[in-house]
Amino acid sequence: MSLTLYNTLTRHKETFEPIEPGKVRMYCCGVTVYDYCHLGHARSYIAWDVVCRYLRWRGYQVHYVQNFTDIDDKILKRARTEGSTMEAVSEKYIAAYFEDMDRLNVLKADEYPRATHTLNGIKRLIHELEQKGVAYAADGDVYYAVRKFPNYGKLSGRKLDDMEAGASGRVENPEEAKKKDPFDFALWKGAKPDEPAWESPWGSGRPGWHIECSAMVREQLGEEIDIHVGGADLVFPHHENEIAQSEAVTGKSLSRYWLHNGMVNVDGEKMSKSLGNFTTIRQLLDEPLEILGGDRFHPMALRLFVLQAQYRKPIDFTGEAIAAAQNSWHTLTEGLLFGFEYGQSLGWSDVADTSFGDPTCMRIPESSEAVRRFQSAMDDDFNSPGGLAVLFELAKELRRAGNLITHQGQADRSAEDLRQDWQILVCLAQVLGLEAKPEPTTTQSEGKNNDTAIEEIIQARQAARKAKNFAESDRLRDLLAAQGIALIDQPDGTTRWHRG
RNA sequence: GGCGGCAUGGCCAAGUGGUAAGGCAGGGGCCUGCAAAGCCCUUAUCCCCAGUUCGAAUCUGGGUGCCGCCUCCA
Repeated sequence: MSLTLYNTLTRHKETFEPIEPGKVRMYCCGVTVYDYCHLGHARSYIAWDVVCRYLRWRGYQVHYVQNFTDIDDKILKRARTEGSTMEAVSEKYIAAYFEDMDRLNVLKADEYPRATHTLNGIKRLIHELEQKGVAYAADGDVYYAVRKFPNYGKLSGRKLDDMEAGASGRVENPEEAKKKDPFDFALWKGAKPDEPAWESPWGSGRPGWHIECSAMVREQLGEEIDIHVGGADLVFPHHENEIAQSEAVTGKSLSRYWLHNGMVNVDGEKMSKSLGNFTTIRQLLDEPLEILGGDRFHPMALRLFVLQAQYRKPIDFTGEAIAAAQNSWHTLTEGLLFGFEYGQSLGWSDVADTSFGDPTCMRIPESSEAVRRFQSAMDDDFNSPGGLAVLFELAKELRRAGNLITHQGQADRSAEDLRQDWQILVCLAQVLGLEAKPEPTTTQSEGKNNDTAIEEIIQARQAARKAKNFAESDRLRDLLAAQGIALIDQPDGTTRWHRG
């Protein structure tokens, strides 16, 4: 079976074949660090995290690079309003980015290059573009001449002439006046007063936005990479421009596959900074929510919410969706914690090991139906909803078995079967970055002391039931329920109980 | 106006030629003094029209609706 993925470049699903067998070079356009990340960012980076995890699970050696844009007008604006510096603003939001992504269990990329650390590469690239005759200097700025690059538009599928005809409401400003063509874009911007600037052959200034990615890809991964990813809103002009910059210099294809994630919508409209309809990740996770009865939204539930849609489709962010995801996560959690909850009573031999429950130490049968179905879904352009269906089936079956153990004393399947299902669930969930940690167990001693008292109450209740004094019986049930003790009357007349 | 994408049950979402996965949310029943758990049953001719085919949610043509990009944007 082979992995297929939808390539924006060709608008088709294609079989994945890396340039170098077994190895994947992957680049992701990261954030411009001038504010906290919102759900759109969360969606994007969770999606690519899963792509990365899945490729590794499939045996590829992945080199994953994601940048930070730390030179930008919006950062400067922020610095001004905060009486701070561009550097300080960047550092603050880079740290915040990592905090947020850690909570969402997004793995670290291998490298995080920054524009401010890539100035030499950027200047070298601009110089080479000038030599190739596709860039021109204009009064301190340097622009890319899009008409000089015959393939311009190949990614986004647009033609310059068509766009020009329909371009609406283009505001005239001094920068526009310097351009030979309205679609030319800045590679280098001449310094303005009170702005950070770097020396260059074209005078003091700073790089344009698109050029940094071309330079960083080249520095970190080389002239040709396997997969380039980012939000669908980056297709044009950002990725189109990246292709123009890189390919004009190298003459090689920048990336074999271009993957783009769908947008997060609110009330059917794209969530974005400019529309002001965004919710930040930390806002969503930190605030008690009415729709959840005052509970907080679990970070893994957010992850689940994202993965319940295929990465290319838009997702609608609604209260109902939050509640559904939270409930779904609860179901999945019960399955994921099964081993911790019941492994001991099932007589599993390794429950006391420190590595117990660690998916990296588990061996699961690749030929099993569940693994096969999971892989076949994910092989189809990372169809995570299909993969999740497998996880839910396993989780629900384990929950059923767990309930039987709690309520009837034993499950109807062998300890070995259950062990295997649990391990498959934990491992596959890990591929999607979904993890449940067991709660720290309530102190054993505290529990033990109460046990005899509880038993006595149960005895009293038994007596009441025998005497058909159900009012008293129910009173005692409620009494214990108030302490978190649940009673289960068995068909044979005995009563089991458990906490929680 | 140009380019692209999407349209499956109350909500979300798989399924790309053989008579509709999964999740969430509901309903009914069995069992139980009550309860818990378990078990059983239960909600779709897949936007509309026409066509291809023995057979289509799945292919073709047309229509309608929604969304994204064309300006910073994940």
